[in-house]
Amino acid sequence: MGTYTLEEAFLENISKHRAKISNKEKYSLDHISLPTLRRLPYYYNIMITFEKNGFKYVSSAVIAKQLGIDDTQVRKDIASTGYIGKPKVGFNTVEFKEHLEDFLGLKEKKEAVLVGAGNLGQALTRFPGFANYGLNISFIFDQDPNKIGQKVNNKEILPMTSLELKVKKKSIQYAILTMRSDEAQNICNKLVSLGVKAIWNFTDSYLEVPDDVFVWNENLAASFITLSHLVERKK
Amino acid sequence: MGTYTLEEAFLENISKHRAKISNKEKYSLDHISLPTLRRLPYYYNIMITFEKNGFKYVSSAVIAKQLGIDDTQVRKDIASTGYIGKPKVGFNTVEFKEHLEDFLGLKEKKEAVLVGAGNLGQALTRFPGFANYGLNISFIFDQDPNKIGQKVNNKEILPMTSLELKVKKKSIQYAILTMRSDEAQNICNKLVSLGVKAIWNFTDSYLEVPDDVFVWNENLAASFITLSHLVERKK
DNA sequence: TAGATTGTTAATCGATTAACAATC
DNA sequence: TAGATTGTTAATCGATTAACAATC
Repeated sequence: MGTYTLEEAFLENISKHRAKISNKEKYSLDHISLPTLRRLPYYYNIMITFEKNGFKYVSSAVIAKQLGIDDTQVRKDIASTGYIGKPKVGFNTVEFKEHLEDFLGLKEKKEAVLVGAGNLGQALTRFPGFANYGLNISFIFDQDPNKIGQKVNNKEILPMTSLELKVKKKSIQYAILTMRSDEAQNICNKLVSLGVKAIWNFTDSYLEVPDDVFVWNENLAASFITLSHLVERKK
Repeated sequence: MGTYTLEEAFLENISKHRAKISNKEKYSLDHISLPTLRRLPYYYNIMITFEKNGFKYVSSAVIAKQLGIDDTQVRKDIASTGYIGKPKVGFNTVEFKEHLEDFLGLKEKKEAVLVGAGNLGQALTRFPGFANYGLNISFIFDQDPNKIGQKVNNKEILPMTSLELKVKKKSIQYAILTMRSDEAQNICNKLVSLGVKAIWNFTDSYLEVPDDVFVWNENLAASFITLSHLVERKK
């Protein structure tokens, strides 16, 4: 009994409504499944590649072979975005590409703040691919006084004290967390209180957020563990 | 084969595990799944946290609440690693932590090469968390002559021409790809021919590999697209 | 013991794959 | 048209959740 109540008390202090590991529950309102959604960027890349190589149409069988999945899966995925192919011909590369840009919102600008200007944070700030998908890291924050004022990709590293002003002023919805794990929940709370709706979490901390906020966990160490386990056990 | 090489791997994992724990319940490792495997690192973190805070046992209900999943799920996951809890008490934090270290191979050293010493590659090379899980990035390669000889985290950036020698000499099994996407398949082929068995792919290229090679796709742009789509659609 | 918690079978839910009709 | 390919329903597979017996 003692152990149980202590555990519960401890838990209450650090967590109430944890984000789901799979993120599944949050997405259940959408008619598109998470596995499908995660495949869509790959379809997008394939359309670009085939278009570049002069193909006007691509069949579900060809896409399926590229990705090592079933061709029925491909047709269902595409149908779930609302795009319609041409029987006997396939899917129009340019049309479907543009449809995906629209469906995924790739052409809409997304302003984000990044907290934690360490190695990973700086690398993400400089990552060239994000701009293609509308992501703009507008402000970078760090709590280390020695870093304040330094520039990363032409953006000045700001002190945490200016977080509130910047996020509110620009009504920023996206935050990228690359700071130390033990500070993650506090910063997350602050960001949520300022109106942030999406947290891309690179720390290995589990974050408590309200139901209307999304957390996407990008736990690199956990990914490596999964990969290495598979390899080691196969030997 | 790409992502699906991971799933296919389970079939072979099963026989390996079965031999190791054949004296235990049949139920244990026959049903280990990718979703379960991906949750295990989180259980590991929770065990560490609770141990640090003086708890000798944790119940599946507490773990489940932490992660926002069902407590039956937790018990099934734990059973699938072969660890056995104590009815009426819970799971021993230290024991289960050590069991996971063993099961996941966290204490085994894994030597890796990293190809592409750009911002992301350098950040990963300096990432402090990996060492905790046995990952050591032994060599860094880049094809830019201006980068050759520079040091990242005390490791010299080597030319691509020395890839063969280094990988073969140390029988390196792991490769981390952070170079430009359009070179990824070529480098991948080269690495596979040199004996690499695991590819941690940070490019947005979809890689074809033989059945005995694992590819783990860490496509950050695709992850962001997924996240942003969910946020935009929820508005 | 009584009661809390694990371990396990059964039921449900959801994603993938198979089959085939619809289409041009 | 004939044949290729899409769109969609049905079947299968697998993961999650519910229920409850086993345990200490």
